[in-house]
Amino acid sequence: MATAAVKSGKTSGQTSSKNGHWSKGLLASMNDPNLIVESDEHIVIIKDKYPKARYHFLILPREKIPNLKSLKANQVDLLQYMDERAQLLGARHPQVTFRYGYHAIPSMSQLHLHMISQDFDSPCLKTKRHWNSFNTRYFLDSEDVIRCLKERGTVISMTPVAGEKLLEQPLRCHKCVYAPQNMPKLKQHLLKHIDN
DNA sequence: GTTCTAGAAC
DNA sequence: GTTCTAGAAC
Repeated sequence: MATAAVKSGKTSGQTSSKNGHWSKGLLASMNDPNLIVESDEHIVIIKDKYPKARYHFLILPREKIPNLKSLKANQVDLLQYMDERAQLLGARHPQVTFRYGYHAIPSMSQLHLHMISQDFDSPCLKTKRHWNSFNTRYFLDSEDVIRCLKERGTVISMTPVAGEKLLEQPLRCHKCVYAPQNMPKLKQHLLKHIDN
């Protein structure tokens, strides 16, 4: 029944029925030719399916690594390689400013390094949680994660409570003191920081 | 992670 | 009345 299917979110385009639970979606995207930007034996770089800025890519290791917490000291080299590949891709867009980093508590399985342009100009950027996930300490810079793993042999994890606190923080422009009341106001304001 | 939408906020 | 956010999704 079409109506029931729509309500329960299990229509054709959804990944849930064919590809398993949504939280495994990245593993499917790693094999989607439409999303793959480049790849080699160690990593795959894909376009984020719902980009939160004009440029938003994910660098994923081929090796199955669920999250930051599962990282071991001997995987520093892999993390460094992911960072290096990301920065090489970034260098192809010399006019664009990127940040490279990890979400402290990602929703989707398989470790993924975000590289996202700092315009944050995208229709997929909709919620406070979206914004705060890239613009509070919830976003862990790649270099800091690498340093932590190198120095301590493990990545210091954020508690879910601490994560939620950051995601619910009041909105605040990443380039100036503007503290908008809601997302539409922030999105309109962000355009002023873009010189195109 | 997104979609949908009820009801809060304006 | 319209805009906007936040919680359920079996």
